[in-house]
Amino acid sequence: MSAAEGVEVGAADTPRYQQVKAHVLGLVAAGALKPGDRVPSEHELVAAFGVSRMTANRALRELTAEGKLTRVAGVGTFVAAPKPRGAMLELRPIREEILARGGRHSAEVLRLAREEASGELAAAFELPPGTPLFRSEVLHREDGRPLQLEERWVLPAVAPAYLAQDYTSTTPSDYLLAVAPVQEAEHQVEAALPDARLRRLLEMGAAEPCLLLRRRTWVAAPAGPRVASLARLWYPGGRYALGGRFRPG
Amino acid sequence: MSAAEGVEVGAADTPRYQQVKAHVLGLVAAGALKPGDRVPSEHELVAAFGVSRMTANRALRELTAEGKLTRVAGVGTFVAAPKPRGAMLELRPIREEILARGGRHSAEVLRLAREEASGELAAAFELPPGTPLFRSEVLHREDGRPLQLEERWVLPAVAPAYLAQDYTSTTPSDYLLAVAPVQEAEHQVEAALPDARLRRLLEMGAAEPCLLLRRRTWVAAPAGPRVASLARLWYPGGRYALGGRFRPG
DNA sequence: AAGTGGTCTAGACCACCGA
DNA sequence: CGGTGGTCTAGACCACTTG
Repeated sequence: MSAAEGVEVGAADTPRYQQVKAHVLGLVAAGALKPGDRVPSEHELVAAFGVSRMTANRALRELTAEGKLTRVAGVGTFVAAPKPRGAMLELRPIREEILARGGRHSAEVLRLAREEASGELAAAFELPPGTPLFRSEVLHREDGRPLQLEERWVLPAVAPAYLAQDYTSTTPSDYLLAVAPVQEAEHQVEAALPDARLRRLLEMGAAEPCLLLRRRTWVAAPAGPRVASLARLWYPGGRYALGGRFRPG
Repeated sequence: MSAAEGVEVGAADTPRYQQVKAHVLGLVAAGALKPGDRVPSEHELVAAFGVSRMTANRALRELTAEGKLTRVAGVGTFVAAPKPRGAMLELRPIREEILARGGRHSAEVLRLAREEASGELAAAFELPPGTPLFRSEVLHREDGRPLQLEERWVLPAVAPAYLAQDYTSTTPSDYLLAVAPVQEAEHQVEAALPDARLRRLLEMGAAEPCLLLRRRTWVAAPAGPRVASLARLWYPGGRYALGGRFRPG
């Protein structure tokens, strides 16, 4: 029956549609099929594996949903062209990142207050100047060494109890994520020179630059998405690099 | 039959499984179901919509694959909890980015040669020192102003004709993407001070820091993934910020 | 025991494409 | 016309959880 028997890894109890998926992926990985090539039709897979057409269809449909194949009704199924996506950088929350590499995270709350949005801040929040905002300033340390100064402004409506939290045991990010699911986020990374206070807080050398990550997040609201929080995350440039690995396809 | 008739938008010829998906999503969007709540079982959807179980199953299975539901065999299907993913930063190729904002891209090839991998470089490529590599150095300008210095090393095996390309009309990234699909990529962003030559090339001010993006990419190979290219992308810190927007969920 | 999801079948009808 | 994918059905067997 199965033209592929003896080639596939012993199936045992893996679902048939998974076996079919693995077979097709194998053809591509082995170089037998290149982008643009036609892959076996549902009918051919039915004959080769002794499965029903629904099963072959599910295999090819899922591979298509995963972006690995493209299908054209009436024509056939083809190996998808690798997409030239923009590369992605994944940013992990500071606390999680420190703990992941076995470090000890500690935080010092430098400020926790209400303030009125002034010009630039109000513009970033898309609100009229003078609107009250919560503001926090927390210094994060890894094994005692300063690693990030987190300046943050939060819209009171989305986290009314923001100022009442203990940010030495949780982080502002974690708290916000818990109370208000983020709908959208905007990031910006730049290099900047620290002022005297920042250099002292981060225990930086004289001519050392900072990495500055700005972040705005939006939450859902009746009248459309609304800026919920704005953060400026300062890192010592010589001691830190934002990193990430990304697997295309 | 359909308990939902008159509530759903006129179906006409939209597939039944799509109608079922839309119905369930509608329950969540309308607030009738919250994260953790149980959604109608396949059996209930069969009764309500007059579809076969396979169709109801497909609807719920796809919503689960999309991360909107979670299923537990023997128990039920539930509205998924919003996941606290790490934030992502999407990086666009420099040329594409410039063109996207209506700028004019130009490039100057400063170096295009073969060289032998020395210690640090060899380590990054996971190859013995002395292995020959291709090296390019290209200065990218937006409307005549330097925006990025691209230093790049390439494994000759993955792009034998690398040195023969004209990088004023295409970019090294574009060429590499075309000849060797990237399997994996690693990024690192840091802030650094430029040396005299770099400051001159990027036309930077005296105490201005640089944003440095390091990137390594892997391609598939018979003996497993192998480092194909290493790049160091230098940006003037005062004039540039890596940016990105990210939509969770 | 009853309900759930996980999988599978052997048919079926349709629209579309290409020779 | 035959081949392709897109969809759908009415059953089925199974493993699992819950009462």
